[in-house]
Order: sequence, then C-alpha cells, then structure tokens
Amino acid sequence: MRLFRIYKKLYKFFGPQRWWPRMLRGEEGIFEICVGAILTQNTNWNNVVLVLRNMHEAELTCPERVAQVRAAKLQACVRASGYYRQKAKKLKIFSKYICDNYSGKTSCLLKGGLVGKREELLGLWGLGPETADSILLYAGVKPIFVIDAYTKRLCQNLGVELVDYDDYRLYFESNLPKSVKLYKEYHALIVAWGKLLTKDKDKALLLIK
DNA sequence: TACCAGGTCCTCG
DNA sequence: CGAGGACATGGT
Repeated sequence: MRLFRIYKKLYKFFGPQRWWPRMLRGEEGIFEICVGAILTQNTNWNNVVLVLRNMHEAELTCPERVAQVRAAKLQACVRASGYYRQKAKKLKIFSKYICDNYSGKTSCLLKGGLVGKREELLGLWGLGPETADSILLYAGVKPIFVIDAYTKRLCQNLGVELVDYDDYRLYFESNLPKSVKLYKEYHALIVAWGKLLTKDKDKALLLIK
C-alpha cells in the first residue's frame, strides 16, 4: 500500500496535527468546525481564525444565532476571511438548514447515514464536495476522505492523474483502511505537506519518495 | 508588491 | 460538459 507508506512518512516527519483546530467543545464545537470549513474555502486558515474570534465575541456560536443575525453584521464579522458577502450567505444557508431540519442541533451530523447526509449538504448552495466532506469527516466523524488542492498535487507527484473529485476520493478510500482517525490525520498531514511544498519543493518531494 | 491561501458558483461556447 | 471569470481579505 503506497498511500499508507506515504502516510507513515508524513506522520513521522510532521507529527500529529490534531485536526480539526477549534476553540469550542460540545455542540458549539461541532458548529465551529462547520463554520471553519466554509470560511477556509480558498483562504488561509490564519484569516479564518480572525473571523472565528469575531463570531465568538458576537456570540454567533450556534445555528440559531447565525440564522437570525442581521446580514450586515454577519458580513462585518466574516470580512477578514475574504469573499465575505458570499461566505456570510453560505453560513446563513447552512445554519438555516440545521435549524429547519434538525432543531438547530449541529450534532445531527453525527447521526444517520453518510451518503444521505452528503447529498443533503451538497444540495446546499455554497457547499461543494471538499467542504461537505470536511464537515462529514471532522464534525460528523464519518469515514470519508477529504480531497483538496494539495491532495491533487500530491497525486500528481505520485503519477496519479484523475479528473473528478470523487475519483480522487475513491482512490484514497479504496487504498487505505476505512478509518476516521486515519482519514482525519492523513488529510491534515497532506495540508502540512502542501505548505512545505510551496516553501521547499525539493524537501517536500524527497519526503514522499 | 505581486502572489497565494485547507473552493464554489455562474456564464458562455 | 469545460474553460474562464468572479468572489475578497490578510500575510509574506
């Protein structure tokens, strides 16, 4: 298993990543993961942290509050993570979905089937496959492998060229043990590797040889 | 100072 | 479909 061998190398080099990073626990912690997953779309995590702090101060830590807060106020909170009008709208839509269908309990993600929930999330405006899968894996604790831009770059360097998002996902899922813990850690390690790739390309490539 | 960051949606051919 | 553009801020 080549993918597992690479995983072990990355783990040995970078150590445990402890994803998903968050300040809150319990119900609010689950919601915070979903919010972060939306905010980090094509955006540096540092900017996301600024927004999470704003939202915490504004007590926007549950779906009910986000669904009800004035759009202009939410936009102001979200500004630092970029695309702030779109992202405020995405947070509203996701929050309303949780409120209307699951009584505002983001922990609904922990229950039910993976496939059904994935379809629901993908049906929401603003949630594409990576965001939906991040939510399912890290908030819903469901065994689904998250594919991001770095994962595709890793594949490129392994000589694996696929087209569709799901083809990449199934490639990882079918070549690794089905484990939430492994999927969480591996995705986080790939991001760490991706960052190294931009800083020191030779070192990053050597690491996966 | 350009360029990039843990994507997604929309439009047009 | 698929390519191309829009969305936006903060760090280096």
